[in-house]
Amino acid sequence: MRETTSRSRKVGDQMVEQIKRWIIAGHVKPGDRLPKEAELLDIFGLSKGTVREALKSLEVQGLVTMRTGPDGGATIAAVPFDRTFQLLQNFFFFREVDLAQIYELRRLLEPELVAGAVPHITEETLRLLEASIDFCAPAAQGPAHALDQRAEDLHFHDILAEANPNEVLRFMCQALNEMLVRSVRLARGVQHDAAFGRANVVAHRKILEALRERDATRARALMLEHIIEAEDYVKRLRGEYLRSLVLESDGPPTIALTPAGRQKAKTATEADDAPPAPSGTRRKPRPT
Amino acid sequence: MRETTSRSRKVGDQMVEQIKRWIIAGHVKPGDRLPKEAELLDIFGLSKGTVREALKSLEVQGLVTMRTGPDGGATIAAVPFDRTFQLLQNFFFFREVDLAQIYELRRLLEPELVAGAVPHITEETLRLLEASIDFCAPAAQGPAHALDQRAEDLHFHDILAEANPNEVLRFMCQALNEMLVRSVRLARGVQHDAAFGRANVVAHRKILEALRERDATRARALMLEHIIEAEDYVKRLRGEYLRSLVLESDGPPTIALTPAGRQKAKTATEADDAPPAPSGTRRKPRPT
DNA sequence: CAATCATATTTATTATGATAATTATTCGAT
DNA sequence: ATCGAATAATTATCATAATAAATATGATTG
Repeated sequence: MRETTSRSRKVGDQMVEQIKRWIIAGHVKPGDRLPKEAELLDIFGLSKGTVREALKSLEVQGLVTMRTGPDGGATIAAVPFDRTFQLLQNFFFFREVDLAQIYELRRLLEPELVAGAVPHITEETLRLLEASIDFCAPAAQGPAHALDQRAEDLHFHDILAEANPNEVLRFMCQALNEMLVRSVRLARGVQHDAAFGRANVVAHRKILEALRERDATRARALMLEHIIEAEDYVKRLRGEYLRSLVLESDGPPTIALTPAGRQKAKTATEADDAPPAPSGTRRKPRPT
Repeated sequence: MRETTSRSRKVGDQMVEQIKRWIIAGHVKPGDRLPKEAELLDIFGLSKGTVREALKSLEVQGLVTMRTGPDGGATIAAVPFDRTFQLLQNFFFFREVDLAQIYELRRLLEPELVAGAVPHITEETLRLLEASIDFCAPAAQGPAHALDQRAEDLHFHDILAEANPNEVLRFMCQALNEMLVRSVRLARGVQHDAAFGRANVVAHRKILEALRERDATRARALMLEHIIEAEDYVKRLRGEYLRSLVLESDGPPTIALTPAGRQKAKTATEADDAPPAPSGTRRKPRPT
């Protein structure tokens, strides 16, 4: 009886697949808009809740963005990097990832990244790289500034990644950089070595020079040296895991839950833990 | 007035974040169960539809799995590889990725992957690798069998990845392999070179031998050679892009949509295209 | 007593309609 | 012409009920 569409048993998921097929077939491209909610109800013959769930799925996957208001609705989007990174971070959250592993990857990828970027370096790229170095060059004025400089150090590599035409390599390097940026943010209060910053500036300057001369081989060698040096610094500073899910808001938890009251969440200053019902225990049945 | 929780405007997303915080804080771990739907309504003070959307979001992200029936509900899950790969594939769909780019990455990563795996190779691993080679060794009996052998060639590398303790490297290599497997599947009908399969078997045998002797350096060198050789073969065979969103079902489209009828979708044998309302056009309003 | 089928119960999913919130557009006043 | 308020279009949320799925339980039968 239920065999008409045995594929994915949930109708909403089938709708998601169908829309994906539209995208694959080229019927809709980024920037195009899906029919509005009411029309989707008719087209798919599903209820509002189901359609809404399907749209939510597409939104979470980064394939559409939703807007309210007139002319609102679902717009097809090229999946943005941030969204993909978030989902990747979800994956790594449950696995043991440490800085050594990330640097092992960077050691393999970054040299090739810069070498492959050389033919595509523009004057604009060189300007951006120089600006990045300039930001990191002066001695840090306070710990917050030092952290900003560390983040900018990593941004230097992002700029390089942009210049490399290999989309996969680019994504991987940027993802690694983003992981490191977040580990820097999480490391507030950790003592940062001023010598580390200076070493980065020196290394980046050398790399920039090689880029100006369009010397891919030298750029690759310098980058390898740079990563190995940075790896050494970072390993000495701190070796802890970096484990976090990506939240939209980085700030402290804001919602204190009132487990039974059916009243709006309110701001909390001290604790966020509204631990869920311990699995296995039974709560008292609520009255009908 | 709406400033109590100005973070992410949508309350459903706030609920998702809150549950992520539970996970981060260690209040819930994979295998634990979330309170059932009715309880979540009370806990968060939200309506059913909103809670349902939030759970859908978590499900799409791979953080929970949903089950029906008594004792059903949402179970926290370690995000599985397949889910993450799907989302990664969404990202690359909108970007120009070709086989050359993937092989450039493999050339960098696979040698290190096998070298790093050497200390962790068990007898069981060796057995699995040998079985994989044995499957690919005999001459292919028909084109379907040849494709299966190509997929198994890649599985050889997956087995190696399993033995490497670097989770990030592992993920990247497996993702690359999975992309190639899919490109093989998409390439039905393409002429496959029997010599390619034989060369793979030879290379895999050599690598296996180095692994038995726990010779990381030789394994690395052999792998590099192997990837370069494979890259050559593949480049000559076909250079097309591999572009596809990952669908739950790989089969042909099954749902023909009845745009206005508000009747259940039914199986279609010929065509899937129910192109969405061209953006901008107006459909006739449906009767209330 | 064991196995099997029917039935009840719990939960998930779908369905429908109403209300609130959000935003582009339009119109009016300065 | 510019700014701002009213308006209209559309999604977001809420509420409730009906339907379907899954499992445990108990009756029935060999």
